[in-house]
Amino acid sequence: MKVSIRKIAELAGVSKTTVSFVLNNRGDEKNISSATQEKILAIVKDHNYKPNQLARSLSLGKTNTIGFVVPDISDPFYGKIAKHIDSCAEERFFKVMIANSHEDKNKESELINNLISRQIDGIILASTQVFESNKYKGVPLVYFDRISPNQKDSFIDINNQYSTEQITKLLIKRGHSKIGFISLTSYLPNIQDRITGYKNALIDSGFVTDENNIIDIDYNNKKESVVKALKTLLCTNNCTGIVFVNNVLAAEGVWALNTYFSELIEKVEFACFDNLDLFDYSLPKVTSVVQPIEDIAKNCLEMLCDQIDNSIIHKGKVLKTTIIER
Amino acid sequence: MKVSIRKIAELAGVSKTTVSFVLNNRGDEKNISSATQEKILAIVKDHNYKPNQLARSLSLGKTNTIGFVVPDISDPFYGKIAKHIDSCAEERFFKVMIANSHEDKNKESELINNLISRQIDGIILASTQVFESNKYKGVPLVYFDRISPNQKDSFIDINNQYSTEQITKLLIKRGHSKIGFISLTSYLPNIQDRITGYKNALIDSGFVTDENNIIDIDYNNKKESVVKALKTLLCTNNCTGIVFVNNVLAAEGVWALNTYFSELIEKVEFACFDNLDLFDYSLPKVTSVVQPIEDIAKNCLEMLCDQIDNSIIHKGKVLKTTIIER
DNA sequence: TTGAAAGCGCTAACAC
DNA sequence: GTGTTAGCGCTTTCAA
Repeated sequence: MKVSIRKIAELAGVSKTTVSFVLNNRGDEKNISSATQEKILAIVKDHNYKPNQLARSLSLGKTNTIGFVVPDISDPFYGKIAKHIDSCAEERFFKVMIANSHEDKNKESELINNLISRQIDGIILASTQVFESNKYKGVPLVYFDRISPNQKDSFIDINNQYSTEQITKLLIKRGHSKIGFISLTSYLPNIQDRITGYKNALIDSGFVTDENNIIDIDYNNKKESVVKALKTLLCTNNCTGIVFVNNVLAAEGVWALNTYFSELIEKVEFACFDNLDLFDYSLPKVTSVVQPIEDIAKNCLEMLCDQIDNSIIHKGKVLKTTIIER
Repeated sequence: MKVSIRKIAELAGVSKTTVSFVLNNRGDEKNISSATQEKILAIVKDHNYKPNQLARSLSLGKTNTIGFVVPDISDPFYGKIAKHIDSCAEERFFKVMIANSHEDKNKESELINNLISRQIDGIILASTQVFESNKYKGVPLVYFDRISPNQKDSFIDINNQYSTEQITKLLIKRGHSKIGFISLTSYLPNIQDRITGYKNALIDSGFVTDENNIIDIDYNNKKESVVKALKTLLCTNNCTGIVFVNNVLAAEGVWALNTYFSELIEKVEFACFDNLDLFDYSLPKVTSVVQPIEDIAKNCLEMLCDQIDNSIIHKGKVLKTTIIER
């Protein structure tokens, strides 16, 4: 039923070769008469013929497709990165295949192997398994967001530690001397770096760090867990500034403060990693770190293309965040 | 460099056929000795051999891949649908290729043609061009979210009109007699249906509809535009209830009210289409319509698979929303 | 200017 | 039980 290049060739009374040349814009280069070219193109259009990319890729050994593997595509952060990767890829005539690991290490391997067996040209990966070295030797690969502490392969990172240090210092500058940190039970290096940044800010400013002021949240039970943490930090430990390890927890914090500790709203200030529009019109004030999403996407793709096209393997690059002070 | 099935066959001292059968779990069926099977599998593992899916698909005429085309993958709504589609697809051994049309009609066609030329087995589409009939005859296709009013192909929809009618009536029940509608300049049928729902609610309750109470927002200038609309509706037209055509505009409304009309917060109530977590802890109260995201995803995939596997083309299905009253 | 033919890696009907 | 071979649809070298 479906038309193939052979059929087009037959109809045009030429060989497959000729059709192939014309279709790949090499007609002139190959000195194919414009009459023949036009005839072929007309027939192609007439039959709405679309070359089979599978066959083409098989023959060329190139799919012009890259894989984009993330823990959760419904997370707006990854969604936005995906969107920009897609835009950048388009300019370079690449298609993007997005794969969702659902934060599952085994699923991630499976997905990557699948992408590889589909002959994708490269991979951009936010990995769930940051402590394993690259198991996929031979495939161009760029890591982002979840970077192993001693990453040996290409990556695009941001300075988690420094940024968190900055927002903590902003709270200090505003007069807060007791500052708590609401964190996650997580092995992820970016989370660990944020904790370090918080601590460094305190130490740098001549305060002592107190482990009682750092509370891990049970992510499966965020809401209650944040309320409890705030109660400890604000009521028992007398903190007036709170740094949250991410925006989701900070949003919970805003809710908890309004719901259970509204008498403290004027006294307390928040800071957190990653912004949310909601912070524009919420009390208490939430100062936040903004990741350069577009830049991250752009750099990932550039680095990957350098590997694919020129076999140049850059080491890694750390991008700058910005801070919205509120 | 890369190992192929031929190489495996050579190493095992058998033919490609035998290897192929073993790899596709048809070894027993084909009565291949377990000794041979084990030997082959060992070599495969040893060389970390992964069959080239391109060649496989070319040969089989099936890619086990479906395309998922949306206007904006960074929109959490589409992100969540994508995630669930992906989960459902996995159970059926399908991979999903996500494509972003960036709300561009031409780009959308291009993407779909590309997917087709990559021989994907079917497409799930939220289209930017709802008024054109299916141009992609022959390819299994299911529409969602953006449905043409006289859609002839498979689709999964929700009842935009009825849901909006319900939330409007909730505001009426709470004692609001003057209710405004903040909408979008959009040709999209789902938007038009929401407007109709709002009007029906008023008429049903014995009120007259007043076109002055329906204001279109300039989406490129949301913030200011919403402030202006609220000013007209609340201050000039004396509305106390406002229905927003979607959650993004409602969020802007919450911000605007808090920022410019805070004296009205106690008197005014909002309702909108699509929920946001923020509405849990914002004032004024925002009653919202929740789309059954998981169900939408599940139904899209089931319908598509029925087309792919059994050539059964269901017409369309309208799913039920729920309402969060606040 | 154009075409024949080999090859990309895999499947499967058919033969032995 | 296993192998031969044609074929999936395209690219590209080499020959004419």
